[in-house]
This record gives sequence, structure tokens and C-alpha cells, in this order.
Amino acid sequence: MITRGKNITQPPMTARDFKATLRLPESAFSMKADLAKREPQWLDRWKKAAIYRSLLERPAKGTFVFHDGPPYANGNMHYGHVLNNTLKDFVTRFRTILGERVKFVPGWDCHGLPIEQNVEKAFGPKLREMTASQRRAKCREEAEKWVKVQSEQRQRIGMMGTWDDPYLTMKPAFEARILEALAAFVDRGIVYRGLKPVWWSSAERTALAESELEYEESHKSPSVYVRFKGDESVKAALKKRFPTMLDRGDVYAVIWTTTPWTLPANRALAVHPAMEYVLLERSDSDGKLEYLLVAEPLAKAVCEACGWSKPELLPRTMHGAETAFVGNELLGLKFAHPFEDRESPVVSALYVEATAGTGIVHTAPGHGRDDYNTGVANGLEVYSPVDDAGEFTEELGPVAKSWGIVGKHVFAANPLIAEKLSELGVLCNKPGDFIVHRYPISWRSKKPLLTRATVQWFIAMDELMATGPHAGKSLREVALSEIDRLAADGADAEREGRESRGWIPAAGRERIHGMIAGRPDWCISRQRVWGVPIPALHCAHCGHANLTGALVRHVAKLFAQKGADAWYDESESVVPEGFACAQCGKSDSFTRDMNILDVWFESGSSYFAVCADQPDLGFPVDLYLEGSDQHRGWFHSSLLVGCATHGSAPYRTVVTHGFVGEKVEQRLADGRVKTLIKAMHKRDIEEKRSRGEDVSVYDPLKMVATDGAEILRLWVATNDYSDDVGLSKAAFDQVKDNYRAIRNVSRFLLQVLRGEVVETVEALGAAGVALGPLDQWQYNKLATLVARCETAYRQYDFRAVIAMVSEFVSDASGFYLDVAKDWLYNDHRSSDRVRSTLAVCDAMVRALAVVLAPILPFTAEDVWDFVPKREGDASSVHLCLWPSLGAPQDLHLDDAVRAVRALRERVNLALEPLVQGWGVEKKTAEKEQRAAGADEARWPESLRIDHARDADAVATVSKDEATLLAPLSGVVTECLLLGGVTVNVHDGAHSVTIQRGTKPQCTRCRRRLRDVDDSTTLCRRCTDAVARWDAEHPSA
RNA sequence: GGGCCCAUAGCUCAACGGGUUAGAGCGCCCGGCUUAUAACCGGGAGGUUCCGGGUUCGGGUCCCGGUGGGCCUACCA
Repeated sequence: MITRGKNITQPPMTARDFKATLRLPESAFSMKADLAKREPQWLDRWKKAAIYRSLLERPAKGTFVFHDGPPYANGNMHYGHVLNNTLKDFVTRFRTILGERVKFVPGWDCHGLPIEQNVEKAFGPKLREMTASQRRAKCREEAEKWVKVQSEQRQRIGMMGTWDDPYLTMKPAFEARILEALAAFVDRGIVYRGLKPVWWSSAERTALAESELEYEESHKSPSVYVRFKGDESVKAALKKRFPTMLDRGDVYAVIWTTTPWTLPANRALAVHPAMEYVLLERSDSDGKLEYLLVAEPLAKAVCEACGWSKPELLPRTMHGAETAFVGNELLGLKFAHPFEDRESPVVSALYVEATAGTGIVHTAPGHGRDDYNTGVANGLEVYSPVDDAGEFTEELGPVAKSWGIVGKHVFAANPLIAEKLSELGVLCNKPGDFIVHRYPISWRSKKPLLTRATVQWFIAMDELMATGPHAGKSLREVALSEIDRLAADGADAEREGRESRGWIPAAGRERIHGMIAGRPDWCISRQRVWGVPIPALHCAHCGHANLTGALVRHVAKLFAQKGADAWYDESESVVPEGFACAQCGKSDSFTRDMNILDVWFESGSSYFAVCADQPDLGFPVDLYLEGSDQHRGWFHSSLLVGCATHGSAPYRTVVTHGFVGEKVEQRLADGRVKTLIKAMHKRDIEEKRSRGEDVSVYDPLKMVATDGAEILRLWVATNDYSDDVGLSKAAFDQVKDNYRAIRNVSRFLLQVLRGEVVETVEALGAAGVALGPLDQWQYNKLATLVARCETAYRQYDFRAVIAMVSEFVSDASGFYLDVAKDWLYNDHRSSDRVRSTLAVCDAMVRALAVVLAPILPFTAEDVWDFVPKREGDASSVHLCLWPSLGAPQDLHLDDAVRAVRALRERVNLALEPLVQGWGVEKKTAEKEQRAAGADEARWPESLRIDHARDADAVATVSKDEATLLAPLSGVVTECLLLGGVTVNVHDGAHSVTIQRGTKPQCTRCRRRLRDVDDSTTLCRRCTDAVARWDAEHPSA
């Protein structure tokens, strides 16, 4: 055999090969994880072993109620789900390992528009011929399909939970609980019927939801400028400023609109309180003067649009008075409606802009959201003389009626209205003028939409509640104080520093608080069939809509047995025995209300349906954990429902996470490249998926199939979920590297154990064997890690867990394990220091498996499988409890280790030039030399050292340092990984000199030692170890 | 348009109520070991803490204003 190499020591041919006598690392635990293939096998095993059930049945230290926010049963799992579900599973598994009982009941949101739309797309016009129940059946099938798909996908990424009995909002029991929640609101007296403007498609005769809107980019609309004549109040107000002027002509306010058909419903003129308005003086064709009120910044544009060639802006001052007004000064002035006999007051609205129109906005509360809000704020009538078909009704005012537009479609009436305005002389521009702009149309018929006030059911935010724990307060008041109660609790928890509570991150409080404070009344009715009906009964005699707590509860009981289909199928049983109209007292004829509840009301009731009053669960729930969009959604609706049913928030803690986005690079102006997250909008995702496209190159389902769920889980854990989480190849490659590092150290620990059941640290102590100083230090480090990880988990800081574990593992690999190899391999198995180190390695691998189990359940189980088992050890890592290593102890070993590692660093630094062949403090010039092929060998060949153990060091340390090193004096050489070390104690600058080791090398442990026997080529330690080994292996 | 939030090394993140020379892990570069070997060890190079002001003895940290990004929401009369 020819060995080529610089310094490989070739043992004499006669020498015995001692390899067999070494205790080298050995384990069947594979380096390769092969996760994609093996994960399903573990899932299968856990299922067969009924791990989850046995966790629920074992004696618990308490209960942790974690309530799953229901994903919508529509479409495949995407990265947002992965992020959310993985975080949830971290919590579930961690709390379980703490010994608490965690019944995690996964759920799905099954009702609602998107599913109904899917079904509509699939069935088309045929759907029209079906009954409500038939349509509902189709929707149910659709929802069931996706529940099944998502259930499999969620389980595949390792989620632990009650998969055989999830909660579905479409189950009869759940539907009944929704109504019970509604009954609570009814009891409190805060449910009412009112008008609300909605987007309405006259072609389909239905209201449309936001998601059903499409926009026509170049829609042509009429453009009319209309003047409203000021009445006496205007004159009176202006006269103070311009005593003479107003005798010369009338004052008009000019408005602009693209919907002339809404003019009959005009109820006010809105101005911005801070905008500047001016009067234009103009003489009409008869030479009569008139004064036109418009916003100052728009005056010129209005004149152009109306063809006023010589309007004059009133001079800045006239008769000593300022002629410009601030909007505020106009409030309350009254102008005459352009054709009906009524007045339009000037009101304030902050949305009035100076970018288009006249700065004075025609306001019809029955025909626009802003207008509606303005109307409500100013006590205006919500008036909408338009029917389902989009045609004018008899409710029109007498003048408009006289134009013969009753029964005419509003858009068809537009030109006629413009003509009439022109005839009346109130139109400032020409009747045929139009503009092209973006306008909403129906997704199905593509016909333009109109805004129309319709009758809806509402929950009042500010009405005082009549009953319940907070009778006399409004829902908004209670909800806001609950938000603050949670925030205060969170602040307390932060001071304690142990376990986080309340709003996490704390900014969540600001968000939901702002939303609750600013939200309008809750519109809970929807004009659809796939949902839970609002069980109101309309009296056929007087038309009164009856909705009482007793009625709702009666229907709830019916739903509990037969499901919500009963509302559509059973016209008689829905009416309680002896039920009479609250208004007219008649009891013989009722029609059912055909609205369903907002799906947010349903999911907002989920804690009530799933947790409250349930064994192993309860109220309030410990934790809700969802994306930050749920401040508007589920957290929000759950809070409102909770305040109505129980008088408090249904959760103690709300954790929110950000969104998953694709990483993109952007070159900045200064040439630097900045990495940004480009979020993937939910709508884009749905759209792309519906076309069968991959949403991203990093499709999560594909990732699971190729790299395994574990990589995704680790990706989640390494990111700061409170912010948006990035998605890129670089990020995933890094996660895989992190994974390997953790896996490899676990593997090495298992290899060190070699499948042997070793003594525990406690057992060693009992046997009178003290841990070696390094072992003690490492064990202490492990105890610290475990304690800190527990805190991090309790604070939902999974990132910190991984960061600390990674650092721990990297440090152990680089120092403790590297150093201990010497005796682990070479000492006899029964030596105290091997026993001691093995006990620590055993503790390490066990603790790591359990600590990582919540985040890496598959890998932890893989490791656990190979941990040599003692009696009483659990068969699965997921049945284990959090490691108890005792409190970390301060044995002053930290200082010793710090000192020895500082010395090691100095030695390494001194060694480096001798190993590397050139000065370590080389600068750029040398680097270039090297690149140019310059002579590398700045050090004589005789000084070259290939490996630390071929070197001896002479180190000088201070007295203080020597004192610190004392506890480790026996293992300094090992810690430095050198052949030999001479430590001189000397005050002054410390120094290290490296020289080639001159002592003979032991062929077994390869260290250079004075005590190597020439004949055996073994050192004392190895001689002893081999002798004992030989005695134990007589046959060998 | 409004509300809330985010920005530190190539990547993922640290840096307790302002306080040494802004750290860690991974990646990258150079080298070693061949007894963790698709592993392991040593060394090294990477930062305008997004930009601009302000407060302060002192700013990654606090304040104001930008820029970029995200979530929610409103509107286009």
C-alpha cells in the first residue's frame, strides 16, 4: 500500500491495528432524512398508535384551550395556510409536551358566497330551476369536497388534532349554536332592520358582494353640472357680507354628477369644511347677474365645462368684506332642489375633494355609501325610489313623476332627466356631455351596477343593551373595554417575562381597537341561500318582521335536529306554537325571511359552538392564532359575539402573523440591490389556482412532496412571523442547511451512545461518580437551553427556540464534543470520564428531541427511535414531557471554560500560519499575490504543521487567567486539541509559541505524548485501555 | 384617501428601559483532518443599521419628514 501525503504517520508493519479497540461513533440513524418518503410513514404510525387520543386521556397538568380559526373550505392549501397551520401546531404540541391537555378541534368555514359562486359556475342557468334546498345540497357537496382535501393536506404537514371529528359551520349542531348566539343579540335588543345602500345588479335583481364586482375601464357616463338656487337662508347669511350685491342677482350652488338619475333622491349638498369656496359673478343671456358658488381650486375647470366664457371671480374684497368662504361657513345653508319642492341643506363631508367636480357634492343617501354615511350623520332621509329591476317607483316626487319616468330603468331615464334639467334652466352644461371612467359592472351579466338602499338586518353598535351582563352599555363600549383588558393583561405578562398573553404582537391592540371604534353598525343579512337563515317571520297582515329571542331559539332547536335546510323545507314547524305577530297580534299567516346571516357571524360564533360548555375545552379560550387580516375578520366578529353572549372577549390571547410573499429584488437609484417582499394577493392566488396554474414556483404541496413538511415547518420557525414572511430559493436552501446541522449533531450524539443504555447524570451521582468539569459545564448549558426554550415557546417565539438550538448545537459540535472525542474514542468504556460524558450526551440528545418535537415532530421522532431506551421511556417522543434537568447551576465553570477557549483561540490563531503556510494577518496585497500564483510558502517547510495534534504550544498566561483555568487544569491539552501544552504563568502580555511536536505519537489515540511505549507504540492510557479490551474480548 | 405595521451582513435573525469596536447561525473564500466522512475542525472576508432632519455628552434604538413594502379599509361624486 502506497500512501501519499505529507504527514500521515504510517504505523510500522508489525504494529497491531488498534481500530477495533476504539469506541468509534456508530448508529443506524441515517444522515439522510428522506423526509418526503418517511413522513407519511410516521403519520401512519402515530395514527395506528393513537398517540393523540392517548394524550387526551392521560392525566394532565391542566387544560389549554386552543381554538382553530376555520379556513374557508375552498381550494387547495397555500403558503398562508402552511404558515398559520404550522404555527398552530407548534403551540398545540408544545403545550401537550408541557403536560397540559390540548384538544385541538380543527374546523372549516363552509357557508358563504365563494362556494355558492363555484356552484353557480359549475351549474350555470340550471341552478335557477333548482329549489333553495337543492342548491344548498350542491353547495354542501362542494364544501365537503374541499374539507376532505384540506383535511388531508393539513394532516400531511403534521398537524395534530381531532381530525375524525372536526367542526364544520354547516353541521346542524353548529347551525343551531349560531342561532343561539343570534338570540343573545336579539335579547339584548340591538338587532334591527334598516336601510343600507348596496351594489345592486338590476339585470340579476340581486345585491352583489364586493367579490362579485368587476370594473369596466372605459365606461361612458353622462356628466351634468346642476345648479341649486339658494333660498332666504343663503341670502340672509350672505347679506351680512355683501349688503348690496345680493339685490342684483341670485346665488346658486353648482354640483356635478355622473348619475343624473339619483337627482330625484338628492337630500343634501356636501362641502369639505376646510375647502375654500368662492362666488363667481356671471351675467346670463338676458344680462341678469347671478352668483355661482364653487370650490376655489375648481372654479376654472367648472367654467370650462359649462362654457362660461366670461365669469368673474368676485374680487378678494368687496365693500370691505372677504369674498372667499371656508366650507365650514356654509354649513346649514339651504338650497332649493333643482326641480322638486324641497330643500337641500349644506352638510360637511371630509371625502369631498378638489380634484374633480365642483367641490360641492350632490348627496343622495339612498344611492351611495358615502352619501349614506353623510345622511346618517346628518339625519337625512335614506330615500331610494328605485325597485329591484332598477326602475323608478311611485315614490318619486311629483315633478319627476310628471316626466313619465316611473317604471323606466334608471340608466334609460338619464338622457331624459338631463333634457328636463336643461329645460328648467338648472343644467349648467349641455345635456349630451359625458365622461369616460372606471365603473363597476356585474361579473355575470356585465351590466353596469347601481347603488340602491335596501332593507337589511343590523346589529347596533351604539344602542344600549337591554339585558345581559353589560345591560345599559353599548356593544361598542363593551368590546373596546375588553380589548383594553386584554392589552393590560398582556402588559402585565410582559413585565413578568414568563408567558405572553393578550395581543401578540402588542400592535394588534391598536388595530382592532381602531376598527371597533370606527366601524358602522354590523349588517348581518345577506341575500343568498348558502348559509344560516335569519329566522324572522313576516306577518302577512301588517308586514311586521318578527324576530324575538324565543322565536330564534325555537328555530335553533329545529336546526339542531334537521339542519338549516328546515327553514326552506318546513314552512309550518318554523312557527312556534301559539306565535302571534308582535305588532298586530294576528297569528295565522307568516312568511319566512329569506336573508341568511353574514358568514362572519357564523365563524364569530365558533367558540360558542365548539368550545364553550364542552369537556376539555371551555370559555374563554386560551388562544386564537391567525393572520393579521383577522383583526377585521374573525377576531373582530368573535369579540362582538363574545361580548353579546358572555359579556367578554372569547379569548385570552390573540397571536397574529403576517403574510407570505414572494421575494423580489429591486435595484435602487444608488445601485444597491434591495430585497423586497411582494405579497401575493389572495384574489390573485384564487384566480390563478382556478385556472389551474401554480401560484408560485414554491408550491407548498410540491415542497412537501419533494423536501418534506419538516423543511416547511423549520422555514416557518426561523422566520419572524409577526412580519411578512419571505419566500425564496435562498431562504429555503438555508433552511435545509439549518436542518442538516441540527440533524447531524443529533446523529453524532446517537453515534456516541452507540445504542447503549447509559447511566443518567443522577445515577452517576448516586454511584459516586462526579461529572467531569467540562461535562458539568455542558450539562449546565443544556439546562439553560431547555429553560430558555420553554420561555421562548411560552412567548410564542419559535424563532428564538431554533436560534438557541442552532447555536447550542453548533457550539457543542465545535467545542465540547470535539474535545470529548479524545476520551470517548480512546478511554476504556468504564472510565469515569467516558461514563460522565455519555451521561451528558444522553441527556443532550433526549432533551433536544423533546425540545424540537413541537417544531420538528418527524425528525424528533426519528431521533427518539434511536435513543437507547430505559424502562419507563415513552414509545413516542410526542408522549414525552418537557425535560427536567434541574435548575442551571453556577459552578464558576463558565469562567474557566471562557478562559480555556480564549487560550484555544490564541493557539489556533498562532497555529494558523503554520498550517496554512502564510501569515494569517495577510491583507489584500497578499491575497492578490496568492491569486497571481506567487509563492505561498512564506514559512519554511520544516515549520509546516498539518494538524494541531502534531504541534506543541508554549503559552504564557497571567496569574488571574491561571486561577480561572484551574478547574480545567486536567483537560487543557484536550481542550486545545494539541499534542502538548506548556502553560507558563507570568504577569504581563500573554503569548503563544507553536512548535512541532517532538514527542512520539501513540498509534492508537494519535496524540504525541511522553509516555508512549516504543515497543507497543501505545501511550499509557491506550495501553491500559487495550489491555482491558483484550481481557473482555478473549476471542479477538 | 384613511388606519395599523415593517425596513440591521448574501440568507434568516440578535442587540433588556438610548451607552465599549453592531452580534449569532447558515452561506461564501482559504486551509486542515480522514477516528462524525454526502460529515467534522481551524482561519478569513462581508454592515451607509432604507434616506434626510431633530433631541442628546452619546441614536440601530427616541421624535419628525421622506422612500419602499405589507395588511385592513374607503372612494372615484
